[in-house]
Amino acid sequence: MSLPHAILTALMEKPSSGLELTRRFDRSIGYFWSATHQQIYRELGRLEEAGLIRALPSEVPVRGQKKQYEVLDAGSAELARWVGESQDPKAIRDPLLLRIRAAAVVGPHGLAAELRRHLELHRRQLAVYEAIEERDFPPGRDSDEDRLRRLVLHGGTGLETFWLRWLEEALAEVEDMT
Amino acid sequence: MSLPHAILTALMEKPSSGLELTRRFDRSIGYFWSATHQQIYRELGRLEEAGLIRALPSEVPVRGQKKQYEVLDAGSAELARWVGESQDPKAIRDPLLLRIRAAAVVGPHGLAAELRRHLELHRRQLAVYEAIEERDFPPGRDSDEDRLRRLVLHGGTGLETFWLRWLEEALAEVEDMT
DNA sequence: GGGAGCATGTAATCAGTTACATGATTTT
DNA sequence: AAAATCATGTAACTGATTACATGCTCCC
Repeated sequence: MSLPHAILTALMEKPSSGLELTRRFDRSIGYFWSATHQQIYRELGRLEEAGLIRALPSEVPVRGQKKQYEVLDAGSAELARWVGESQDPKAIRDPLLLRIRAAAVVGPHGLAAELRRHLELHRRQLAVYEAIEERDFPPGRDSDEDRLRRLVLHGGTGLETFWLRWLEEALAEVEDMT
Repeated sequence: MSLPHAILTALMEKPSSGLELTRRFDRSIGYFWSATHQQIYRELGRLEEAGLIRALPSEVPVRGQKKQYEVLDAGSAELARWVGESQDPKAIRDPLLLRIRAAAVVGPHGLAAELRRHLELHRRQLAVYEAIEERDFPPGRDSDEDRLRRLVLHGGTGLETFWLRWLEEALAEVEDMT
């Protein structure tokens, strides 16, 4: 149940409408927890129902009109509770690793090209994270909030870096076979 | 659509019944693509329906009786096709990273303990992978199949190692705040 | 023959995805 | 006023998870 908490976090950072949230997910929180606008609208409805957020009353809540949401105290409390909750890490679930394993039984035909493609995609994603780091976290004194956000970003760069190294190794192995 | 291919791979490695597959998923393929027995039975039904696998006719197919499945040529061909298919890597989707981000807005209360717990879990998982490596891939001349399977395992150890390092960094940051 | 556990399966629910619908606003 | 696009939403479907049901085998 991470999506509601992702939305609460985004709304605490800045009250927003559904579409604004969708945009922000696309370029920020979504790097670690993606969501489509349909998911977001549905979840906003549930969160409002549950009394964790409310629509700002300023605007008329008609279809096609912007509706701004803000987090209520109950929502903020729920988020704080969730931060310290005990949740086991999810097991790895990666189709590419699975495909390598399949390649071990049916042969690695077509795999090298796919590995090269992934390599390029991960290079790009790493560049995206590094650009954000440079833009949002210039060297200097950080607040606690900034240190935590930088830590998240550093998780992203670390993961991409890992995949780059592993893909290079994998490509070398596969090219050596064919 | 990875589960059917995970099952095809497992069945090509060794024809099995539903429960045997479940067991093997728990200690081998499942490290990279987990599945419950309900998923597996349902998928076996679909794969048989689609003509990619068949139940070995030796046993009577009654409820409560073992039913062994084997992969047909169509299944093997489908698996080979899938290996070279173009599939974008999934975006990162990690609740822990999300929680750190939430901690930046509501405070890191309870987070340090959770990070320590995750550290311990990842240490254990890494130990599991290393034990498998030692048992199944002793140093020496490897066949192509072994090299590919070792590569998959190396993905697992690499990921766990990454998380260990990142968690240590995260813990140092969080402990420095409280 | 009664209970433990093995083996296969059904049903309900839920999160996520894809396709589509509709009202409002802006642009030409 | 027509077209584009912004903004919110509904509906249908798929994959994964949880809970439960049922038949078989083995062992005391």
